Amino acid sequence: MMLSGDIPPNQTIYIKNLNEKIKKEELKRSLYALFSQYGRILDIVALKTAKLRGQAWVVFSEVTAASNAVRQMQNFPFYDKPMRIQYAKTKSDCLAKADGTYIPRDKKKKQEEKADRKRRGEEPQRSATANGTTSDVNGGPNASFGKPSAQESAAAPNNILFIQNLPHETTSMMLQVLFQRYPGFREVRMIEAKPGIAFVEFEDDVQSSVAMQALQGFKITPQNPMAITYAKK
DNA sequence: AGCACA
Repeated sequence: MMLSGDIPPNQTIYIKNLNEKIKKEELKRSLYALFSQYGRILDIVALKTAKLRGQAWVVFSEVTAASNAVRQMQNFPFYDKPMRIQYAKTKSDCLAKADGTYIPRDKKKKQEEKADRKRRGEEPQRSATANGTTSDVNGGPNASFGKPSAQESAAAPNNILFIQNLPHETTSMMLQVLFQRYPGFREVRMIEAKPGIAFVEFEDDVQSSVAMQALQGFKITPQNPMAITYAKK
């Protein structure tokens, strides 16, 4: 059964019904945070033009990651709007570039690359671009553990988690998006005067522990593995 | 609703 609107599986997912008020950079960061749990993200494309606002493309390194994302994040409430997710209709440029199959489209006519005449053995030159992958590296589903810095793991379990090493631009919405999938999630609290940290509350300390294990070391950006400990009582 | 690659 092909519920995804009859579009065949693709490494790239197409998301629509996104909140158009969110600035492009924040949107990309949040999408990255949200979707990197399904696998390695190679690129995210979002434009704010009249035609393209409210939509985004997330390029995964594996089709299976895209499939899981399409299924599991379907209708996920994101900035107060349910995401509508499909497979992308075409192959992303960043993948074609990695392939060596990338053919630059001419700026004039946007849509005349249907003509794939087999004119002799005219292969695209797989030269410089073949290695031009910009694969940002996140850890994937169970990312590398960046162990908490100074004070260690020996804090008593608590239903409240203490998150450190967040990028300063992190918003509580971004964290909510990450943590709310874990049972018992209550709320995220951030302190304006203290960027880079947050508190995330669960109903009990078993549930908070599950979330901590799952998201320990999670990278919102490649430079920012989350350091999660129990909050002090 | 809207499928791009600034």
